[in-house]
Amino acid sequence: MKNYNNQKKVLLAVDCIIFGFDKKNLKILLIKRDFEPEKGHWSLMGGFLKTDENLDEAATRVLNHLTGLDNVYMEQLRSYSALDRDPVERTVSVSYYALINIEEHSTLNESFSAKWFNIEDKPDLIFDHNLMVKNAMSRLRYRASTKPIGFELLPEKFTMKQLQTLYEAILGETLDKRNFINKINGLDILIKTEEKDMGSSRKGSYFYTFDEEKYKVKVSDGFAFKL
Amino acid sequence: MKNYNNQKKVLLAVDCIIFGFDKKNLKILLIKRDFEPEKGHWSLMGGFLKTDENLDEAATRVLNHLTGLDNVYMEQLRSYSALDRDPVERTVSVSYYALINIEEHSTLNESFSAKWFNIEDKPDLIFDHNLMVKNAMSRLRYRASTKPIGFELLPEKFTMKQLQTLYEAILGETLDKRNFINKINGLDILIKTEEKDMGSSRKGSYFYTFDEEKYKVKVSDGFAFKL
DNA sequence: TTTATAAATGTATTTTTTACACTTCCAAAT
DNA sequence: ATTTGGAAGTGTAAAAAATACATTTATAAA
Repeated sequence: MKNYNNQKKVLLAVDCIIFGFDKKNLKILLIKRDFEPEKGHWSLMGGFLKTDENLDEAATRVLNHLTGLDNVYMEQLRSYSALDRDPVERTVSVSYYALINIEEHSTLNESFSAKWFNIEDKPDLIFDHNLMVKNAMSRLRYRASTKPIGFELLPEKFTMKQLQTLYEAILGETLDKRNFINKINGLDILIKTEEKDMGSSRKGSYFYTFDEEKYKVKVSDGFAFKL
Repeated sequence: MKNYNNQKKVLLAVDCIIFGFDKKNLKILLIKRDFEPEKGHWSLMGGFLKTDENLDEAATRVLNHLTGLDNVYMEQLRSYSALDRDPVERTVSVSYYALINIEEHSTLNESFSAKWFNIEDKPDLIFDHNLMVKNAMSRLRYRASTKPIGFELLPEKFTMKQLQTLYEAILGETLDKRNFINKINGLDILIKTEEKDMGSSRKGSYFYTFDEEKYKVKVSDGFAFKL
């Protein structure tokens, strides 16, 4: 048998839930659809799978096309396959979420009319994209409490306050400052720099960086990140 | 626009990781492939997505075709899309896992030469099916400790010992009997029947059933299953 | 009636999580 | 030079959860 004859093929797309953090709020990057149907409505950035790429590559390409970024943390979520999910044509879509450091992308590709929204102020999205975002949030919450992915959303140097604010935004709950810092310090995977952020207070607060090497060594010794 | 022209379609398949439990071991149901390539090798049960069904329906159909079972617990896992994953033709596959009560399926569809394997004795599988099984195991472990899905693998009535053995098989670790029973009883979602299983000892051990109604009420009151 | 075997049961200890308040530092204002 | 305001930084006691652990009980078979 040279191929699977008589089997029907289907359009396969990827849709990206792009998360960012502006030191205050968890954000999501959306684009304004400029063609019918649903023209003018907000949507996730997406694209079709090409024959010479796998899904990870398609998601990476689509993300790069909008943001210009490479080497972004992405993770596949799941497939959406309701028969009528896309009114134009039967399309199965695989969702991915991306975590990007907002400061890093200089300019968004203008042609998509993209805009960052606070996750709480997200507009209603087309098709099943609202569901995709909801599911992505729940995966992000889980992942953030078992893997040190939060740092993907922060600049290289960050303060404890920023880190706590980020986790509060992801988990959707307020955390006790002392308990949070004690827990983080207990993990022993951050480096305290000499530098201070003088923007937030007279006293200033120390910048930290994530010690990825140390983390990897600890993991290989059986350490499991847990927040 | 009536459809997305110029976009290439792709074959989309589902593959099922079918778990069972025979009161002793966690098992997986595999089929023997009877056509080239890889003829004679073991494989997951799978099938192609049809144009008039979504992925859940495809997975349900495929499972039913092999086992004759309906109303089986299934959960979508993830997509596999490596360009050369299927040597016959480019195919993207979405994996699902199913939890079935082994006693329930009277007869397997003979035409697939299906066989139950202890999960530890699983043979090498075709394509990327080994990876699919590995990922399914890890999802099963997570799910089993946060949702009461273990009962899907057990008969209506089961003993505490059987339940513990099941969880040990899923989690891959031995558990302390008293702590296990205390924890389960603490959840307060089982009904202790009057009946005893006399097969395992002179004394006999009580049968329990899962109180799904009570569980649902508790969940709606904010209760979260956690083992 | 003795014996063998799995079933059933509770508590003390350790670990983890939570709750909670005062002092320090420094720029800006006086 | 001194005061002031505001966020940064820090530790401990109490509560809750997880763990370790050993004896008695019920029954069929010998």
